[in-house]
Amino acid sequence: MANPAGFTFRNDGRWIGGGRRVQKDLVLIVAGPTASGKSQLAMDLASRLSGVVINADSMQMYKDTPILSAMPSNEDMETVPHKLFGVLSSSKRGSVAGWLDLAVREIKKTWKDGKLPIVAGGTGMYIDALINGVSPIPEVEAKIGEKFEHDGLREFDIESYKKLKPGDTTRIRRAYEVFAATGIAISEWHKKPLVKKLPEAEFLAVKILPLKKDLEEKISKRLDMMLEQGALTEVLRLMEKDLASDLPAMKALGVPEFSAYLRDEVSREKALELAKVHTNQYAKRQITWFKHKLKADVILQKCYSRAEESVLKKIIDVAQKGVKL
RNA sequence: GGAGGGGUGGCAGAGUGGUCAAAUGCAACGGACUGUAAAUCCGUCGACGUUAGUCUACGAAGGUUCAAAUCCUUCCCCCUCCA
Repeated sequence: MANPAGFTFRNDGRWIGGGRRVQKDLVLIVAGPTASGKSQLAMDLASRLSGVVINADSMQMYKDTPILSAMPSNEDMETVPHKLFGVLSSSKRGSVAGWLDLAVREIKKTWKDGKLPIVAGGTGMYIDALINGVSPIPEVEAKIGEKFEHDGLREFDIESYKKLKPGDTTRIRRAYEVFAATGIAISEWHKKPLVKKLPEAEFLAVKILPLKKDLEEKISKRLDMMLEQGALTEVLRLMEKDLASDLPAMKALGVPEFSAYLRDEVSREKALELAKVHTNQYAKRQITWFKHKLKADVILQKCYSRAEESVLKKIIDVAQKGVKL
C-alpha cells in the first residue's frame, strides 16, 4: 500500500522526490511518558520530514494551562506546525471521541498538504483509539453529577457487574450512561468490532520507555521550572473562572496541588512535593500502558533530548523500511 | 526546677496483656484500562520459604507473666504547660 519509490534522503535529512513528499497513508506516532522528551522528538522529526505535529495529550488540549501541561513553546509552534494544542476551553469536557474526530481531520488535512502527520502525546487511550479504533457506541449524555451504585448494574448488565470493581466509579457511571441512552448494555457494545476512523492509514509508532528513575529528576526540575515560569499565576486564573472541580482541566497535574497552596491550605513546599509525586505516579501509569498496550516499531529506552542525530536517523530509517510494504 | 503528654513498620497514625508481623491513610513496587484517561481501579508491601513455617521487630536495658507493643523499674530522647 505504501510507495517508497521517489523517496530518499538528502544530506540534511529532508524527504524529497516524488510528486508528493510523503505517501498518503503514513502516520507517525510518538508516544511516551511525561517529560520523556517526546514533544522535542516529534518536533525534530517534523522538521526533518516536513511533518506536522498533532497533539495526542488530553491535557494539552486545554488552553488555560500551557505551562503546567508542558505545552510546546510559542517559538516551537512557530518553527514547526503544531495542531490541537490549547483548542479546548477548560470549562469543556474532552473525550476520546472528541479528540479522535479532531485528530482525524488534522491528519487528513496534513496528508492533503503533502506533509507527514506526527501524532505525539502521552494519552495512551487516545493513541490506541486512533490506531485500533473505537467501539461503535453512539454519543451518550454524560451524567456527571449523579452517583451510581455498582450493585445496580446487576439489573441490566451482569457482565459489567462482574467485571467492574465496586470502587471503579468512572466505568460504572459509563455503564449506566450507555445503557440509559441506548438500551443496550455496554458489555454488549464491547463485543462489537472496533471501528477504525482512519482505516487507510498505516501507523508507524515510536515509543519512549525510559526507566521511571530516569524520569524523576527531569520531572522534579521541570516542575521547579514551571513555577518560575508562572505556573501559579496560571492556576490562579483558572481558579478565578470558578469551574467545577470535577472538570478534567481542573484535575490536571499540579492544578489541585497548587490551588490548595493558593487557598492557603498547604505550604508551597508541600504543594510542590505533592505535584512531583503525583507526576511521577502518572509517568509510571503511562509507562505501564505503553509497555503493554502499544506496539511500536521503534523503542527508545531513554529520554530524548534534542537533535539526537542517531535517534532521528534510526527512526527515519525504519520509517523508510516500514513504508515499503 | 515543677506538672503533664509522648516515643510503633519509609512517613503519618491506631492498638494498650493472648485472636498483633501490628488497623487505617500516604509513599513505594507491580498491574489493569474500549467515549472524564494528567481520569478511574486492582494487587503486593519486615526478612527467608512455593506452602506449612522460621526468624527479627513497637526508643534502650532489665523485670513480672504460661504469654508483653501493651504491666513494672531504670535510662535516653521529644513535646506542652507552669516556674
